Amino acid sequence: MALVLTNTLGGRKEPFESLVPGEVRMYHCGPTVKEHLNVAKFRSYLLADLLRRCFEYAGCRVVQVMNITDVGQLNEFEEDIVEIAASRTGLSAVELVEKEERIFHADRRALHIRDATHYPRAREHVAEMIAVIADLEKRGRTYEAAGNIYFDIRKSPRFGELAGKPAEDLERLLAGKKQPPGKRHLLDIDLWRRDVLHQTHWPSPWGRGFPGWHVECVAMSRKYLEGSFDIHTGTCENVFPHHECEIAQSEALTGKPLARYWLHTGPVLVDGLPMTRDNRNVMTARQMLDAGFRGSVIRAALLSVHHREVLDFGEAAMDRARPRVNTILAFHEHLKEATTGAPRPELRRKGSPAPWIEETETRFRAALDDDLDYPRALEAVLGAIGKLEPEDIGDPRQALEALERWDRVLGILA
RNA sequence: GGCGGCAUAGCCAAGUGGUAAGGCAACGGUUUGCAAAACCGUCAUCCCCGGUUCAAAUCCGGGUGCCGCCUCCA
Repeated sequence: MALVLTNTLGGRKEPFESLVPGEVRMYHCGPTVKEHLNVAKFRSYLLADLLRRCFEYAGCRVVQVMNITDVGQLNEFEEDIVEIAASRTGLSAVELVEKEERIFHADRRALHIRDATHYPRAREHVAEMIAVIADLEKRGRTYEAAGNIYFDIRKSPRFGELAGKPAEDLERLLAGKKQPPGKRHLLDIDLWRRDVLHQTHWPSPWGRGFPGWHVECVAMSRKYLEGSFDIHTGTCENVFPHHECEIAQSEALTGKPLARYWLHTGPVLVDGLPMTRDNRNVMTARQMLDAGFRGSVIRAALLSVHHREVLDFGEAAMDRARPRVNTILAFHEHLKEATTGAPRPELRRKGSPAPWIEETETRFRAALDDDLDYPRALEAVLGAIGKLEPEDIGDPRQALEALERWDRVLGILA
């Protein structure tokens, strides 16, 4: 495997090499289960799934951790975002996150996203988060102000490296923003918020309250991946502040790089417009499934351009993806029919695969090795099927085997 | 303002130094009782200007346009 990946940290393509030979360990930013997840989020989960499938295709062992955020966070008005969402539905915060977590798993299975190794829930890891904060405190990286605990960003000189922005730039941009009383520096990170007014709070050495925005992923990757791993993924919107803050905290803890490679999915538009609440064009996977679109078609549409590029999603994207999926399904059906019943004697002996299979395999692997180019890999298979004359198929069992092997990465059949 | 991405026909799009895939649409034709379908055919000096090279959509520099991010999102 000669895989090359574009690393957001540095912005270049780099040859991939895992920390432990033959094993790849990854952390994926997962859903906040307060509402149905939009397709941009699913795009990043599909990137995680694609990585996993590619590594397994290459024979590597894979460990995947995807967090489930089910702890209330505060918005700029000091309101708990989970509680706000819950209040609109008449459910309690806990009932809401349990329901939405079930929906998340159902939807991701519909898109043929395989089960990660671990789906840690933030709510069940508050003790680990408190341990992280205590550790940071012991190392002199925190301070207290008005009862809250903050991470002191000035002791992290590399802050801003992932986003490619010097810390001074970030500061300047935030200059106008309202700050909680006592917070020393604009970029300082919330670690523990003392608060008993909201539905969810826990006891801690700093009083009852709840953990800050970014400490959750730090604690969970530390627990399941021992603080240093191969690949961290998310959407482009996670780069700053979330991933930047994760790096600062984790590296303050271990002195080692948190992840060697950072991969992010590009922005999603809907019919040419940014998918935002203001544009009223947010599309969720649930909506699409309810509207009768097949999961495999939604999957193909979300993977129809390279993961770093802008994706223009919408009906047109679905219309383009549908015939591609159908081509794969129809060819698969055709091969299954050709291989059922008594094996024909002339096919019993396995020779070397038909030339088209080897050619396609080569193009398929080259595409994936080149920064996980799923569209090109799919095109290699579709192009081969399209040009194939019946007499060139060769042993249909070998063709079936090849198609199902490619689909272990493509995920259209399963 | 800072940082990043993209630019190939009416639309979608392949292309990773060697005379520009494919699909949709359109147009012409064959077939057809009409229509549809099917089949055949037609349809691009690759955003602009410079540079490197025997050779550039492809590499380099500059420009233009569009898009994204910059504390609701984890």
